[in-house]
Amino acid sequence: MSKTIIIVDDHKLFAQSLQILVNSFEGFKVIDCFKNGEELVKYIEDGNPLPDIILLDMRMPVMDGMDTMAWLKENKPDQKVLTLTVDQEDETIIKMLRLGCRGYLLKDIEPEEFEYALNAIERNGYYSNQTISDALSHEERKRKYEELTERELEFLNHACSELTYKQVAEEMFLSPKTVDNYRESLFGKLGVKSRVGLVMFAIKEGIYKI
Amino acid sequence: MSKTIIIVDDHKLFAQSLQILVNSFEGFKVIDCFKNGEELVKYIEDGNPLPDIILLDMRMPVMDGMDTMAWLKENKPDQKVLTLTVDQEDETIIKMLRLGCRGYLLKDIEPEEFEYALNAIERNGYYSNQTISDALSHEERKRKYEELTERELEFLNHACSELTYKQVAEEMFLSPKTVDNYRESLFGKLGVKSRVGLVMFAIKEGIYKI
DNA sequence: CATTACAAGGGGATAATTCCCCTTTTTGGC
DNA sequence: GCCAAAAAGGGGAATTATCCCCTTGTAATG
Repeated sequence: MSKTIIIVDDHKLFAQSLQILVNSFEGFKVIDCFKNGEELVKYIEDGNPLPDIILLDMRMPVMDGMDTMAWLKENKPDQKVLTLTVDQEDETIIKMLRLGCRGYLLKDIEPEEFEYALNAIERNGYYSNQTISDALSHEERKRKYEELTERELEFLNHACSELTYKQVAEEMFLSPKTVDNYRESLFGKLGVKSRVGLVMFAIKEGIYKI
Repeated sequence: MSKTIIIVDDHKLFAQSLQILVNSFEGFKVIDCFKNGEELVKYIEDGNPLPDIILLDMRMPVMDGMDTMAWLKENKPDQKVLTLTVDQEDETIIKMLRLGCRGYLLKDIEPEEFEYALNAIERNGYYSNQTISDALSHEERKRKYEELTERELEFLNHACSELTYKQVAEEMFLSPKTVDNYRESLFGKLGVKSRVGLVMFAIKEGIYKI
């Protein structure tokens, strides 16, 4: 028995070619296509059968991907959804994952990868890739970053230089021992274990501008 | 006696408003405007008087800023030229400076800064700013970068991690002492004096990808 | 063959960094 | 005023990083 798929995307051309592609995969069959979230919601509220997987576009008129995902989380929390989109905003990816989406693919992906994703969601319940990992690690870093105090950020900037900690202490009008504490405290908060780790974090988060 | 200026720019609107602006500065007067380098060359070859400063645009049809500057270097090497352009390519800036241009300004500059530049060129013979310094330091780094051996680049990548040099040595199948030599050698070549300096260099030059 | 350049390795010393555990002072609510 | 949290400072020890000066093998080059 084939797994059932519903496509929600306002780009007709894309939706139709996607349907053909999915139907060409062994074990998957598209049972319906909708132009936006509203049509999908109406379909579900009318008591029609849920698909195994919903392929959801982000940018749609009327009810976009985010709104649709929020509605599904509220009303059909177990519904498996694979987001298929053009935009690669870390924030967006994170929000969709929080709303329970099972995977996030950019539309320029290879068909093979797409097929793998569908199978992964069926087998394991979710699909992950580099895009998602990057978004997650960036999110993680950002969370840590937001927990830092003014003085810690100042120290972090000084650490991104060839000054010794003793010299950094002079710059910050602190005792070298206090600077030691900032370092150790940040090692803990940021999950790094060397000055190079601090530098990398600061650059990745844009705390230190190159 | 006012210093004379010639404008070479194919954008009529810009050239004309620039002319009005320059004439409003005390001590400067625009004596001619040309649409491209060819017109300027013809003007000079006809034996017309050279201006104190030429304001030169880069993007022009027929004979662009670079060609014009090359011609001037060959035929009028003492002619003072201030490049006024929209594009901020390090390579372009460097080439223009090598061809003897006395200053390089982006067109979105404030009139005050522009007036300062004209005066600086008259007084000191040249004008420098952040755009130019950035281009020069990037050029400098790139030059250094190109002198590095394969093994040094490999080491540089490892240095951009939280590994100790001892661990780096293991990764590279070298003795810790050899790694010491790579470090010291690079400190000298790159003009840095700490591991953080190495990391910064590697990131700025794209040797280590974040 | 001699020369030069470079990769690889090393001895030994000093300075910087990392680590753990502790005290005092300041500060911001309640 | 009191309490908790954050900022600031510290002792002492182990590990790393930095520095300078030196040797050997090897490959390239004139």
